[in-house]
Amino acid sequence: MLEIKFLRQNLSLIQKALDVRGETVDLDAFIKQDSERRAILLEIEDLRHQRNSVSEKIAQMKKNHEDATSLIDDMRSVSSNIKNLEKSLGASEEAIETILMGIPNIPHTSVPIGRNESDNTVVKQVGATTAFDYQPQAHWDLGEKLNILDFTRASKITGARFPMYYGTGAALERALISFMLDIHTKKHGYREVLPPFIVNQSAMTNTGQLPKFEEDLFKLQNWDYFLIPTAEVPVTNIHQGEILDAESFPIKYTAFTPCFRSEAGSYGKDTRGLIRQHQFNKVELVKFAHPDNSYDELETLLQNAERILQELKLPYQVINLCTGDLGFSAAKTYDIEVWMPAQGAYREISSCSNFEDFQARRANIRFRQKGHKGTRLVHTLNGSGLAVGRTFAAILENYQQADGSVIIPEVLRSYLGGIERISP
RNA sequence: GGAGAGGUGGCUGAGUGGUUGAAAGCGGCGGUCUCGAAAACCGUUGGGGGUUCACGCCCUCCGCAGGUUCGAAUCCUGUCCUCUCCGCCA
Repeated sequence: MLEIKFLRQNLSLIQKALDVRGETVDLDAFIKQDSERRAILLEIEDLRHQRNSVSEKIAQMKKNHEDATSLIDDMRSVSSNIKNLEKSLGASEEAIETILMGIPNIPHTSVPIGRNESDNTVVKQVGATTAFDYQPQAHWDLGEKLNILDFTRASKITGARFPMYYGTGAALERALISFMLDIHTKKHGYREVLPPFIVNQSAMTNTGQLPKFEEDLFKLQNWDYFLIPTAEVPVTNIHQGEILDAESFPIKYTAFTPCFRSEAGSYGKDTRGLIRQHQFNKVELVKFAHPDNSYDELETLLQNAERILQELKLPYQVINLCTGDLGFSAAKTYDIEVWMPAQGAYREISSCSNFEDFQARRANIRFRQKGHKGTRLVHTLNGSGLAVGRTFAAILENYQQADGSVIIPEVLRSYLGGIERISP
């Protein structure tokens, strides 16, 4: 959410931001509602002031045992007047809230202008793409032949787009989670947190999933609760409503959680394998940062996520998302894409974003700084570090051998009892 | 699931219808003292909004949402959360 005052004073800037994002919002309706609201407010505050001062007078008169009935009668009508105006005010505020909630964040100046993903820019490529002297197999074929993945039976249990792992496959997924958490906690200084996987409506609203993207979520029946689509939601909400100390910045959390996404509108896309599932595991990185250096924090967050791929020796590239591809709440996003040999393409495995104060305003997360008056909104950032299922898939495809076996990356072996290879 | 207690400012904690935005203490900030620091003492210290060029003025906020009243932190209803006891349970 943007600040209402900022919106009022920077309409053309907001309009420009909407244009480069390819979004349309009725800003004229906002202007109209906003001036209407302020007119009502003026009237209400005047009446309230009157009520306050007369009430004080009534109190005095009662103390002196004087008759105040005529004043009380006057106030009766003032009060009912206020009550009516408050109704219109409420309606007006609601209308403004709705508009405000539908306005995306303003892209940072370093975000390339573009219409869609084809306008994203490649920041860098790391590692040569894996070479094969045969046509490399897709991870779903490898996984089923190795008897470590079973999408067929998973679909009996639930339905399409749910993964099931067996044996060394299940252990590999678990090893990846531990490995990622260990790197981030021990090498990068993040604090591990294991949050709830189900959250309420306000948590979802604070991080921006609601009200606009409810169709992407799984909602519990008879509860106002949702399955989390990412650990970003519960972890960012850890500090909702709090006033933090600037000395504590940056606050860094890492969390493993499963993630649940309805993937509405993606029917027919990535139907096979681990790339697009309704349920997947992810290790998330979340930072609360000082506004003055949140973009430096974004760079290190990105490096922290990249580190995992470097340790696993997987080739990848980093993308700067253009304005048209940027998520609703983000001001800037780097995607990390891992090389998938069977597809001959880089596929997203991490998304690292700075939300500036967009989420903090909704979640009311502020900080106080020594020597400064009042409070300011913090900047929130997060990134995948990494999507575990996609990392699993990338390992299978990049580490596959001609005989159908898969070598275990060295850094993972200690997590798997020293085994070096998964064979059929 | 049953019974009870409670939710007040950064924190602890007073306050049951009329200068209570809220006592007191702690913490924070500024100062006196000191070579410096500590202690002591003095002063100061919430958020949001409207309006104004500005000084300022005003409104609002005591978990949240309603209600009663001329007037509510204080009374009533609902709701959420926390705690205690009982029951059930991984």
